[in-house]
Amino acid sequence: MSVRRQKAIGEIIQSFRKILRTIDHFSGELKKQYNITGPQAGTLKIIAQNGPISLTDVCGRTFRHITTVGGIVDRLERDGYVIKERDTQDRRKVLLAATAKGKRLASSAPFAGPVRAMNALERLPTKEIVQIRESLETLVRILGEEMRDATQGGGRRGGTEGRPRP
Amino acid sequence: MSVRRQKAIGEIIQSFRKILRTIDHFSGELKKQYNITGPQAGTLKIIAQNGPISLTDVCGRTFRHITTVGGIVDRLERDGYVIKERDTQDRRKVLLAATAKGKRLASSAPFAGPVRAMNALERLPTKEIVQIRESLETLVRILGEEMRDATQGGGRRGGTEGRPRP
DNA sequence: GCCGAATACTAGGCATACCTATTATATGTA
DNA sequence: TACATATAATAGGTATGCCTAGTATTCGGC
Repeated sequence: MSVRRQKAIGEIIQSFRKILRTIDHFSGELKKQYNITGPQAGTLKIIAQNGPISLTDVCGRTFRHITTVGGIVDRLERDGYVIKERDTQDRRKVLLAATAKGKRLASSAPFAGPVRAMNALERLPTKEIVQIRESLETLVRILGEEMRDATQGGGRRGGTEGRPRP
Repeated sequence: MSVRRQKAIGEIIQSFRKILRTIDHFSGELKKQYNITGPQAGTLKIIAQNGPISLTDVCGRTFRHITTVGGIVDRLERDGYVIKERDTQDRRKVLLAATAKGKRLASSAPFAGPVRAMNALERLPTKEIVQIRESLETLVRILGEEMRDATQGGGRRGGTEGRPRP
């Protein structure tokens, strides 16, 4: 493996870290003006837009563990953006809904890191966007295989790939 | 903005999340066999390879905040992989060195998420690696601008861009 | 040498994130 | 119906990660 190649790969990994941190922890404007974090904003938006929705369903729309989403939702509830209510049909479920305050916040744009990221991506030509997406999908697949190969051996509760899927 | 375009961008962001999680929190083999996390493994390797090294210098090799690295190092010390010692030249500094146990662990490969990620990236043709790297660098730059535009207003202690640079 | 600025690190706090384990409820089957 | 299984959510624990503040030490200018 050439040094050039190795260096390029290292830089790719660093770029990933920087990009995700930037997207996820974008909180300047957001935190100052609304006192809400990026993940909270994204989660609130999902809840506001998808009416009464269960935690598992919210979880299915993010790539986070259900307990992580649970924590985010707890803080949204604590701050008065979301209310919880037991589902009368299936009493295991807790239905989440945005309060008036939450809806107001969810509809006030510009909002959330991913939106900012989209604005940034917007500036790239479509051809490059498609190229990046394809490359990343390849990476996701290959990384997934690599990790699975390395992690094999742990039953990991059932057949799911270790990630929550509703 | 076309729907196709929007969808592609959303998928890119999801890919970022998946990839970084996979890289950073790769811990199957690592955690089971060595009882050490990915970030700890990477940090230990830096310390083991770069002799007595200050926290700031370790920090400069990762893209993490200095307090984050401090925490990781504390746990490495707690678990007997690293020892701290005041620099006699500059008594503000704390020099970090790997213990025998730490060195043993640091040299035992295969090791750490980034290494795994490299293995995965290895499978891609060089042309594609270069392409991805260039695309990501563009993204990093554009995202940085976008965020800076949105976050302007906070003096943010001095002229550094809010990120620790040794 | 003295004093202010800069630097290296530490302390405490909070959010994110994931894991294991547990509880409550629903569902499928004997 | 009874019981095992599956599902939804919660509780508790730990690590990562960043921030603000504070302390100790060094450095630069006077």
